[in-house]
Amino acid sequence: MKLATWNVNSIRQRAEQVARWVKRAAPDILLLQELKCEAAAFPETLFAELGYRAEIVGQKAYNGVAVLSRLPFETRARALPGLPPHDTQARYVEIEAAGVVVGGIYAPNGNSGGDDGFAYKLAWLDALAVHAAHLLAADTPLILAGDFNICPTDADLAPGALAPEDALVRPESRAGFRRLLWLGLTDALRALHPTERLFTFWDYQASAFDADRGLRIDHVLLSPTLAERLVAASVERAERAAPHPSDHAPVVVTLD
DNA sequence: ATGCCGGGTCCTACCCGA
Repeated sequence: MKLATWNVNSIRQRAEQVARWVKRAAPDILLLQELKCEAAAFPETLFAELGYRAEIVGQKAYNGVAVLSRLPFETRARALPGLPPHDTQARYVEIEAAGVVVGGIYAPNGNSGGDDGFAYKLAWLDALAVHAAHLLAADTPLILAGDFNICPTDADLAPGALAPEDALVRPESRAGFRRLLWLGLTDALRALHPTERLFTFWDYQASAFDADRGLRIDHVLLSPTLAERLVAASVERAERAAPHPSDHAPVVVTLD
């Protein structure tokens, strides 16, 4: 199984690039984040023509996640279980394909909205950990992948790229990420590239990409039996170098 | 340390991203 995740920063702006990449890379499953549109505006037929069925959790202007799969799948959830019902932010979609539960993640950034905004980020991560714990307790083969908006360690950002009080590196955010690892999930990129300088996001400003001043905030987490099958994990930097790119590059994982 | 970039929308000044 080849699985990829990509924060596209507007699927309407990125449709042609994503379709070209899908054609070339041929992932079995592609998780998308920051669609920035409602489901009706998602370019569904473009991907149907390439053999992919979509599950779209859209939202006007902000957020928005989707799964594209060329494997048959069933949808299990269109919101993160455990969040209050009045929370309508489109940040989670969960499917089951080939016996594997796949959760597509767009975790809150946590820098806007002051204390409430950061508290929302932590509450969201807490709900994610509780949900993951339930699935893992039942030995469910599980992949949680997407934009977690967390640099797990100081090795996961260019020196000085963020202030110490930034929500992406705050100790509470990093503890939220470690909690997922303590549940038994494996960070696929770091498992195969323990010391490499690896980023998945580069700011549009100040030539951040050319200077390789990036962040590693997009992650693929694998449950134990799937981690045993991990054979490759990479960042598709060429997509960040393309004309009019997203500020994120795809992360791709291959399981035997 | 930042909103210089780039997306969105109440169409245009402002919000949000990381």
